[in-house]
Amino acid sequence: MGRAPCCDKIGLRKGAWTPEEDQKLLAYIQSHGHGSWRALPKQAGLLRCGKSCRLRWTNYLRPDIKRGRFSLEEEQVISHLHAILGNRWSAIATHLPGRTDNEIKNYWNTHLKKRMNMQTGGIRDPAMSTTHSKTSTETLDLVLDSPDMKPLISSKLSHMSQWDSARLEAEVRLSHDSQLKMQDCESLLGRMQGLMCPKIHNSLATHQATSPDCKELLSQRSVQMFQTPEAASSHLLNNCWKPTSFRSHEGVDHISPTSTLSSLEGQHSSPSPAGSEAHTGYVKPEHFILKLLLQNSSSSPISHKQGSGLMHGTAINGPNQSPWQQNQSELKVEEMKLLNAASPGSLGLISTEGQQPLSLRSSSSPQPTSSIISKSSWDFPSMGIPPELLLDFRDRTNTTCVTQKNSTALGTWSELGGLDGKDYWTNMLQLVGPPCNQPNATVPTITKW
DNA sequence: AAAACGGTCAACCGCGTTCCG
DNA sequence: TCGGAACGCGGTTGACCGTTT
Repeated sequence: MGRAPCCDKIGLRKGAWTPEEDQKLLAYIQSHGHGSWRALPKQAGLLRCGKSCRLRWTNYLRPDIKRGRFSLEEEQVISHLHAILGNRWSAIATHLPGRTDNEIKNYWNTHLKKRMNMQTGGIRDPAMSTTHSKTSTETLDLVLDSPDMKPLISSKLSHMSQWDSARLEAEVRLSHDSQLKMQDCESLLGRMQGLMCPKIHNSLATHQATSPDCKELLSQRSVQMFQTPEAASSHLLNNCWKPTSFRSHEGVDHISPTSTLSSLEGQHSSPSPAGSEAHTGYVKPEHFILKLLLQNSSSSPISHKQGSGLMHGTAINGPNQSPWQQNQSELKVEEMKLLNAASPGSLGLISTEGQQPLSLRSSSSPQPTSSIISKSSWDFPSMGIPPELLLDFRDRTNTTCVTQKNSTALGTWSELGGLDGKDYWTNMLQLVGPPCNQPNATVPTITKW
């Protein structure tokens, strides 16, 4: 667990770098490359630890570092990506050529975070309101004042932390910029939600949930047909999907650490949709979807470090989950419940009429070899969604997606300027997918649905 | 004039992950 | 397979500077 700081060695300098040190480091790397950072200081004649040299190089001396103020475009990228990725500064930095993670982190903490808090908290910065140039803040005002956005941000944020408010605002921005239509989001979310269900089932069953409510959920989930999302939501809320209804195998109630929906305010106790309206501002289906996609399109496991902002771990892991992952899966289940509780009716559900009850698969059992999804809408494999997840769905050709009846139909995908919205999602995945400095990396693509 | 305060940002610290012998 | 070294990341610190009181 950790180790002694490398700079504790006697005789090594700390603190600000002098021009002479910079020159030595620069000259050495330019002629030799950095190779091993640990060996570099000695070879370059520097009384610094390798770590300090690496930081100085990557954050300051590197020739491709971009200096100066962040542009509006860069601000927007940071805002968008932060809404999706959270404090994963290095990941964000890969999409801003010339900017370091440290620089972006500092900029967020000293500029953007503060600004967003002021906006979402209804407190206008006088300095901002007096400027006549169209700043990003003014642009944001237009977004926030638009008829489409007002319902989403309507004064229901008091329960959120400032941090979450900043996130909400970023998400509002993103959804506005994208012109993504709620109806389509919901339809899509319905698909993803349905995709998750088997694994939720598995997760619950794996941990032998003892709650009668959960047992009921397990018994009904695989056979019940919900005619309407309202009926489904009502059923879930009235029966099982309440924060206290799920306990881990340790007997501890779990609330997702990454969810911004607090279970402490009683909003989940009401089964009526009206009881959750206050949270529609936060539950942005497209972002939830995107977070799911992020989890599954990543070629490497998502960092387990705290504060990533993503929903950690994955509930749709393969069977070889570590205890930590299992715990995270439970948290994911909780997150799904909270989403449903917070926004009943807005989440579509996949009907399961005529399907066989779900069964658990162990790592040793042979994997079904059924064909791929015949009515494939998403190119799941290319997005890195594991085959074992798809298998749960492949047999279910009879699935239908029901969406929120009263959703606001504002248009169709074809009206969005992209083929079935493909461009939007492809762009988003490009943003959050392989970094731009890896030209050979494969970017997940989205096919029609 | 000077102390207090607040903002900025380079650098550090500690921890987790990856690499490699 | 294991353990140590190296690397990378995100949070935090502290020096510096401008503004306010």
